[in-house]
Amino acid sequence: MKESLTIGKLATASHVNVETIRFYERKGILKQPKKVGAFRHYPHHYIARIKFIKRSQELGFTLKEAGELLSLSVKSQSKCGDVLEKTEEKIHEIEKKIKDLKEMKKSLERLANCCEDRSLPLSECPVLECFMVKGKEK
Amino acid sequence: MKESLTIGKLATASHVNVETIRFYERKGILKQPKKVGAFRHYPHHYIARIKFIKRSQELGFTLKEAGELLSLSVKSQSKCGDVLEKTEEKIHEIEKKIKDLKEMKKSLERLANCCEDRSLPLSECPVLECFMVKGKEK
DNA sequence: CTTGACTCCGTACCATGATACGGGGTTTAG
DNA sequence: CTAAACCCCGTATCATGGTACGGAGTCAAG
Repeated sequence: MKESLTIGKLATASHVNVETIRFYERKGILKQPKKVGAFRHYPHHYIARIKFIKRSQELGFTLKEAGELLSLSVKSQSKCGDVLEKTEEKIHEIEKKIKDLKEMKKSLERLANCCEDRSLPLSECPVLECFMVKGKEK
Repeated sequence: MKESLTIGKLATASHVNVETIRFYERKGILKQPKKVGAFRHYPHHYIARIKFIKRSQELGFTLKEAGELLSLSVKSQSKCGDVLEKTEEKIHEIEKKIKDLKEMKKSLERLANCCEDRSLPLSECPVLECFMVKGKEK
C-alpha cells in the first residue's frame, strides 16, 4: 500500500495530529487528496509535504508562508522564473532574520560580558543601555 | 516633564497601542508604574523597555520570553551569576535559530539554482526532493 | 453480520498577542 | 465652568494555529 495512506496513517507518519491535517486542508495549505469512497487517501509524498510545513514553521514562517513555499515546490504549472522570484524573496527575508538575530546575540553577549567582569549586584551594571544600543526606529 | 509620561504619551513614543501597554501590565511583562492620582505615570526609560520587547518579538521570541529577557536587564536584585546563566541560555537559543535559518536558506538556494539552470516548466525539476534533503526527524 | 477501529463533518474550545468598546472619571485649556 | 481630550477598568472581539468532541458513516476481521 505504498501509494495510499489514510489520514490516520499520514498523521502518524508525519508526527502531527489528524485534526491538524484536516485543519490544513480547510485552510487551503494542503491540497485535498482524492477520496476512496468517503475517505481521504493520500499519496506517500504527503508525508514530505507536512514535514516541510513543520520545518518552515520552526524557522519562523507563518503557516500561510509555509503554504506558499510548499506550493512553489508543488505547482507544476508554474514557471521556474516565478518560483525563482518568490524563493529569492524568502531568501532575503531569511537573511534579514539572521542579521537581526546576530545583532540580538551580540547584545546578549555584551550583557553577559558586562556581568562576567564583576560579580556585583546587577544594579551596578548599565544593562538596559547595553541592550538597547542597536535599537532601531521603524 | 522628562520624568513622567502618561500611558498615551508612552504609547506614542514607543509606537504601540495604549491597550498593548495595559495588556503587558496585566500579563506581568511590564511592571506597573506608580500612579499619580488614578493615572499611570511612566519614567522615560519605559520607552526603551517596550522597544526591547518589540525587538525581541521580531526576532522570534514569545512575549513571555521577551519579558524574561527584559527582566534580566531590569531586576537589580538578581546576581550577575543568575543573569549570566539565563543570558547564555538565550544566546544558545539564538544560535540554534541562526543555524536553522541558514539551513533553510541553503535549501531555498538549492531550489533557486535548480530553477536557474533551465527555464523549463517546474514539472521537469525535482524540487520537493531538493527541499527535503535536510529534513530531520524529531 | 456484527463489532471495533477508523473516518466523516461541523462546531466548540484553547492559548497567544493583541485590539476595540463603552460607561465612567479626570484634567486642562479657554 | 464647561467641553475636549485623555485616562480608568472590565469585557468582548479578533487572528493564528491548532486541539477536542460528538454523532454518524465505513471498512475489515472474525
